[in-house]
Amino acid sequence: MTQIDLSPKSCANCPIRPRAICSRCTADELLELDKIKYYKTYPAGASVVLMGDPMTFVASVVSGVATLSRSMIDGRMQMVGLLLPSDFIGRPGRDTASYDVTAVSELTLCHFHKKPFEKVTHATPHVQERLVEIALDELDAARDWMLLLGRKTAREKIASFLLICVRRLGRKEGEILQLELPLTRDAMSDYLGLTIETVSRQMAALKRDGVLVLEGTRKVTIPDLNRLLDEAGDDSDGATLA
Amino acid sequence: MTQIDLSPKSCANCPIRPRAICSRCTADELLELDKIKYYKTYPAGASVVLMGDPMTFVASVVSGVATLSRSMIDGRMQMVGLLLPSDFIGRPGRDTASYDVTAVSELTLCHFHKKPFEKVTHATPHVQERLVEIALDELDAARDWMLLLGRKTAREKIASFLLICVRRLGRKEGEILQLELPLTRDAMSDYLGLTIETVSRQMAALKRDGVLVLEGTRKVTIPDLNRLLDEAGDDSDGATLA
DNA sequence: TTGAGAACTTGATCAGGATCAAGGTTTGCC
DNA sequence: GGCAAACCTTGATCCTGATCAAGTTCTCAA
Repeated sequence: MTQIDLSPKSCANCPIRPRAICSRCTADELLELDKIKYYKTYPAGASVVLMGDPMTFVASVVSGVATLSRSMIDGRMQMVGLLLPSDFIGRPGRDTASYDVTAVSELTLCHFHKKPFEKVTHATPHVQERLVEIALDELDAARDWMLLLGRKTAREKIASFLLICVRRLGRKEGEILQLELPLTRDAMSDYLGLTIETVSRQMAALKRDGVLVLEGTRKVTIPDLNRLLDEAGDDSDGATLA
Repeated sequence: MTQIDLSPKSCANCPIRPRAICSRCTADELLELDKIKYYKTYPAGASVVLMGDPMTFVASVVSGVATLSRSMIDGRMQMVGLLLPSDFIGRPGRDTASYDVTAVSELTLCHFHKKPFEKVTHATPHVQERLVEIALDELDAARDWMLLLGRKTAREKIASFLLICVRRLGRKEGEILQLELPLTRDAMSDYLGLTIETVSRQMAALKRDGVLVLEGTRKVTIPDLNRLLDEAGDDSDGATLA
């Protein structure tokens, strides 16, 4: 809830992902966006919005992890998206949420009131273009996930998830990759369309087979990325690691 | 491949879905789009584009049915979208296809060369806005499908699919709903993340239980929409039937 | 009208993952 | 340091949907 650094530079975390667009924003535009933004922090487990709620803001993740999920009346649920720092939350042009957004760890968002935000973006075609691009990126990710949910085995699902985490969160320590899983086993099962028991068993199996090394329950080391790529079944070119 | 009706009105099937935008397009804009469009017909089973192909056009479906799909090297595949008349194909701002597009029945598309199309849309903010909207609609649909693929039973999947077909293709004949299924059992299985045998068995079960009446293999009658809604598990407000 | 191929159905069996049920570890708070 | 709650693992069993294997029904062209 603290207001920090209102200079144009701070737009590094504006809802339009940093590099791609801020390079094309004029100083005036950045200032305009800065005027209408505010930061807000949610504790782990907090609900950011519920499906059907009016959406009065758009936002980008500054730090922490959030999830998007849909659920059925009987309680079954499916995570439909994972939000990591720099990711965008919101639906320009829409006014109700169509999924639940939940903070998984402590979460800080950079909010923008929707109305003024839309007034700004309205006037700037390159921001509109960027919004199309963001939506198409998410669409691609969603469709990849459909392949995973519909056709992959439990082991492949776990491997694919690890691959995503490696791409976004992995650090190279010498020759090997390390990362901290952003989700509990329970949240992983919601994301992968599995049960927590299956997640646990498959993690154990991958460990047994030397695909990964576990330290505690969240710290993972990947000794051989190609091995993991194989296990994931397909998943395009994971070779392009950040 | 036949050129038809170049008057502004013919934009009824321009890649921007009819009602929502054409009402806001000026006659000049429509004419501009008309100049760069051409029609093309594909036989049933034909491939429109393959994943990875350069995408030199955008298009909208004039008649017929097409599918979007992704597949794994070992042949497993998952349909990630169903394209019916008025649906949009293409990725403004992207230049390679990220799924296969296949004609399921004889298919006629209204194509626009991408470069000139982008030149036109570039200059018109309301078209850009409409593109964001289209992308968000597809994203919502994709995420609904993720819930289906990850958490629904075979029977619920079939019921959900029928519901979608009813919404887009159903005709009310007196008090009951009729429709012609746009897909073979085989394509349905690809869409629902099932096998063809399971699709066949669950269709038989729904028929046995009086949820639907089959005439031949593609003609379906739904005697009670609420019954179908229940079977689909959740699926928001299917009450809003066209 | 007939025949071939595609599309669909039905049955028997199998297996991957769900479910049920303990028990073990971490984490954080007093 | 001790305790409770959350988180995770492991085992036994079950069940849904996959797989394998015939058949049957459409469709359409000769």
